[in-house]
Amino acid sequence: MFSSIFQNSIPNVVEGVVVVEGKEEERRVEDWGEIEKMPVARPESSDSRVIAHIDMDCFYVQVEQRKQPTLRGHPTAVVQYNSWKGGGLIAVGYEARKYGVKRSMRGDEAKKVCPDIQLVQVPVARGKADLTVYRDAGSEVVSILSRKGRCERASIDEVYLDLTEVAETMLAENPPERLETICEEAFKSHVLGLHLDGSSNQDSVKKWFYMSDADRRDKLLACGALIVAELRLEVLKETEYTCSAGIAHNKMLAKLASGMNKPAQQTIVPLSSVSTLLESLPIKKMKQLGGKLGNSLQADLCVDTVGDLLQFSEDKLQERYGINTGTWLWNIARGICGEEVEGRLLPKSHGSGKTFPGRQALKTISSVQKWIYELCEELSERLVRDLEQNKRIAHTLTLHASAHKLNDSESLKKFPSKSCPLRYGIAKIQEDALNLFHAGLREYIGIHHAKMKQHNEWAITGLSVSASKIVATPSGTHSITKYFGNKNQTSSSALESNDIHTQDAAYLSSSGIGSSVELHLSEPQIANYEDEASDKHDMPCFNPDGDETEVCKDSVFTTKFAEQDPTLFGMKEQSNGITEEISLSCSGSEKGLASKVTQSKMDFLGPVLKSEKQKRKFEKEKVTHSLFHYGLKIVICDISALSILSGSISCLIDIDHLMLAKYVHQLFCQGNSSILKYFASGNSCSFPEPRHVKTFQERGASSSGMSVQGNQQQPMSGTTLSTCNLGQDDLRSDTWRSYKSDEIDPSVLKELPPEIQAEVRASFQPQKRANIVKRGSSIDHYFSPTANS
DNA sequence: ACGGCTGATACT
DNA sequence: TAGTATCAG
Repeated sequence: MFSSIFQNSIPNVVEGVVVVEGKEEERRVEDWGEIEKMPVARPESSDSRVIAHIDMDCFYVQVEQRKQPTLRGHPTAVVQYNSWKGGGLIAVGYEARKYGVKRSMRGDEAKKVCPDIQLVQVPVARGKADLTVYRDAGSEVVSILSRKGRCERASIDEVYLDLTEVAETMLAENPPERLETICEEAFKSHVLGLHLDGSSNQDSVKKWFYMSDADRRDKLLACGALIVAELRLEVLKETEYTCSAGIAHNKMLAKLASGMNKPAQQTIVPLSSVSTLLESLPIKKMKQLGGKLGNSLQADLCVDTVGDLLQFSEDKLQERYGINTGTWLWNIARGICGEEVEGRLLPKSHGSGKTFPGRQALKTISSVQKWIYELCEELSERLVRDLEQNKRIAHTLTLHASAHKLNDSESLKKFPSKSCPLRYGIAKIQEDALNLFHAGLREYIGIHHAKMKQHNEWAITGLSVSASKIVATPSGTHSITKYFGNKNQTSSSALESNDIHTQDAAYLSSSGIGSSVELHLSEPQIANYEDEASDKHDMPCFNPDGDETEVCKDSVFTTKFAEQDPTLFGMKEQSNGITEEISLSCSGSEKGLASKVTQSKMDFLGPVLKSEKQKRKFEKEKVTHSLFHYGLKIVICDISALSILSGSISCLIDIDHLMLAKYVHQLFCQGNSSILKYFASGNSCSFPEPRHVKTFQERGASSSGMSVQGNQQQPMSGTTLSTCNLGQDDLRSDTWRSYKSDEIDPSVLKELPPEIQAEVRASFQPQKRANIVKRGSSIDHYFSPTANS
């Protein structure tokens, strides 16, 4: 048996990993082609990390018990009120578990098993469960746990921590004696594989902690455990919540361990315990193997425990489950998991949904509309909160529905999901979501029987709206501009710093309005994409296929999304505090001008647009969008794109508009909330024709760095993409000289949309503005880079 | 077709 | 890409 190999000498050890030559498995198994989403293997970053997984104990119950302390100590469960059999349990306290109460029992059943049980309802808002209180409670916890190490919010009540560095530091500085209580808590840890030779459990643990001749990796884990114990105590003290934790060398093992001793305990997984732990572990207990993949392993390969997996060679597993999943499985069997702790404290999407099971299924458009509106209201509320609290903006709205066919046709066709650019404001979200539903419905009924439409032979059994592609907007000290200006800057942005790169990429290439072409000029990410060498992404901002999506083919959507309907600038939105669109743009309505610019831009982009296809796509864009239709995105993300164009194609943009754009950008970067809200929309409006066209140089805007070739930054891959870095380079050297507020022609201000106009004007007397982040106390401050000038 | 609701991720 | 699926709790 393989276990004997483990016990003694270890052939090959890589980060908690024992590499063993597996036996070839001869049995034939059917092909594997069903599962779409499969786990993927990642390379290991460090050879002995310290990873913790922290899991709140029956979280919703704890939240309710804190709200209502008389519940403490009593058997308690949280139910989602359904008025059907007492509602469904979604969390069960430990006292109640003793009576055999289980999740996903009905309230009535629970009462039967445990008559004393206290059933607490999930809050209801707009006719549906509202999890806000739990989300907020989760955030409280995250804010504490993120004090140490890199922190990833894995779900509403789970967190991963990468404590490698902290633990190493502690080890190096020889564990300064911590508070007694912490040590005590730490000594309550469970250490897997620890022999209790005679002495009591806690004594053994203590001994293990103090073992001086231990493996360095064990010592690191011990440090990690101390830190986690401390954190858990802090969480308890500050939130009254208890949690359990696992401490191990990777995510998988940490997660496994955190569930082993609950509640309010922690479990350590020393390297030496791994093989024994996994050997007998039922395969379905492993994360990712609880579903179809796990079933297949059992049914097709007779693998019941993780240990059973060891006998299969990597090739064999790859052959059956594909390259990625194959090696992932092979690694898992050996306790290897290279997955990184992400460093993300906020969710990547928000959603609001409801099911309408059985009889409740929605059969009329008006009932569907009603519910979509309710869901959108909640979603919008959460988006606004996210914007205000975290300065993040979501860019995609998606509607999911599930439907039931009443009449005939076994065909259980899926109701298609649809998405579109997200515009802020309740009414807009509602309108767009409803349109998405109609688009989906047409497709749904259209394909099978056109007749169904008349007879309304569908019923909606589930609806949900969600917002995704959420990107952090720049904050005062850490603007995107600065980020581009100095990529090595250690990121200090409040929450999302390490994501900003990729998120910007997504943001910039989001299918908004406005030309995306300019953005390439300053997008360093392009080189990254290039490195990744994904054919499909060789030009992220262009859809290489050049075809419109289904939605866009629909005339309704084309008009709705391709251009802003000025009448939508309505009162409703304003009363909501969310106004739409601004984009500083210079609208080149003159065709001649536009085409001249286009030509120059083509020259400019020549090396960038690699394929003919892309060039055609570019031409197409040129026709559909007026060339100088700059979306707000540019203003937000990269004013330098404008500067480059104007530098190389002088005479296109007058300097006053440029300065104004830059100024607004600065306000944005400062976190001015009114400006932020404008930016929350992909719509656009235009400046009128430039009044007086001047060349850029004329006003001495740039003495250097405007040249097309001046790229001193080494590109990721020194290929045709080097020009892409131009904008960045330009920006880094801060081509913009510093402007004084009085240099901005006040008359240009009038061309801004009224709302933002007021805001910008007001900011000219910043001392009177409470709305602006303190640092930028004067406009001069914005425009004088600390570096030079 | 009652385990509801929410979120992440991989693949195409 | 947008859309589909799977998984988890």
